[in-house]
Amino acid sequence: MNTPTLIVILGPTGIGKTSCAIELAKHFRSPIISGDSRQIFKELKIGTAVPSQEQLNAVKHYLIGTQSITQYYSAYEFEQDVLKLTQELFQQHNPLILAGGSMMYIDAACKGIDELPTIDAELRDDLFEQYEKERIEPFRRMLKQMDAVYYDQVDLKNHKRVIHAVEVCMMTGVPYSSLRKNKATERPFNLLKIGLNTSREKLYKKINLRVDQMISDGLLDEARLFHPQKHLNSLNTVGYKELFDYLDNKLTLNEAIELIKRNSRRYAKRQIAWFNKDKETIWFEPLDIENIIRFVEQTLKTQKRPV
RNA sequence: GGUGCCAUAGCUCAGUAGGUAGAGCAACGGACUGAAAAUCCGUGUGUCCCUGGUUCGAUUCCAGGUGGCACCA
Repeated sequence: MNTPTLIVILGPTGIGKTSCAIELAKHFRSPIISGDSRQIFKELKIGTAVPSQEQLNAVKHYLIGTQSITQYYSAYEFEQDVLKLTQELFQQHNPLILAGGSMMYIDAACKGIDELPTIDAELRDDLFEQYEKERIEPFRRMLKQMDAVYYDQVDLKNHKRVIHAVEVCMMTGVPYSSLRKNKATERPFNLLKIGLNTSREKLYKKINLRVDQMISDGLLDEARLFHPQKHLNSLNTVGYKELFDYLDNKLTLNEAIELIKRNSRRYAKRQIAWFNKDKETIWFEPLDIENIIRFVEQTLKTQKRPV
C-alpha cells in the first residue's frame, strides 16, 4: 500500500480556497476537511463564508458546523478531529483535501500541537476578571515566579500569552515551558501544501466585494441574532464584532462595514505573513485550477512510495 | 473673460518668521503551539503643482503658467 496524501489548500481570506478545493475534490473524488476556526461553529454562516448548499451537495465536507458557539474548541481539538477523520477517510479515499486559512489550525493538523491541560472555565474567568481590573503587570510578576524560562521568551506586552502561561502553570503546578515541546510530529500521510495568493490589489478588491455581498446576504440579521452573546470568544470574529458595535450604537452601519473590510484586509496580511514562513508551500494564482491539478497529479505520482 | 482663495504622504489636513517637512486615517513589515478571524510589536511611504526670479540656500518670498473652488460678469 502507498502512503496516502493530504492536500492542504491554504491562503488569505477571500482568495478562493473554497472553490479551488471543490474543483480539486471533484477531480480526485475526495472529501474536503475544513480548516477554518470559525466555520466550525454551526451558528455562523454568512459571516464565515461557509460553502453554499450547492457546494456542500457537490462534495462531502467535514468539520463545518460541528460545534456550537457556546462550546470550547481550540487548535488541539482540531488536531484530534483531523487525525481521527483522516484515519477513517483514507480507508476509502486518497488523496484527501484540507482547505482553510486558520493558521494555527492548519499547523496543528500538519505537525501537531503540544498537549496541555484544558483550563477550568472558573479559573480562566477569575484571571480574566483580575486582568480587567489590574491589567497585565501582576501576571508578569506571577509568570516570572512560576516560569522564569518562559518569562524570558514571551512577548510581555501580549496579555493573552502571559495570562495563558500563568493559567497553565496554576492548572498543572509545573512551569508552562516544561510542557512546551514545540516539535513537529510525523504524520502517517504525505502533505502537499498548495498556497493561493494574488496581487494585494486584486485580493483587497475581492475582500471588499465579498464583505458587501455578505451584507446583502443578511449578515446584519445574523449578527443581531447573536448580539446577546457577543462576549463569547467564538463571536470575537471579524464581521460580527464590528456589527455588534453598530448594534450598540458605537458606530454607524457604514463605519462598521468599512471596519469589517479593513479588519479582513489586516487578517489576510497576517495569514500571508504566517504562511510565507513555510517553505514547503507551493504557490498558485487562485484561478489557476488547471495547473494546480496538473501539479498535484505529478506530485502524487512521485510520492507513491511503499510504506 | 475678471477678481479672490487654494495646490504639501494614498486620503483629510497641519507646518516651515527661508536651512528639503508631520499628524490622523489608510497602507506596509513582522511575531505568534491550546481563545488564533484572537492577541501583540515595528515602519513615513513625499519632485511640498510647474517654470523662472531673488538668495549662500526656496516647499516657504516674488512673477508667470497650470489645475480646482467661490464670487462677479
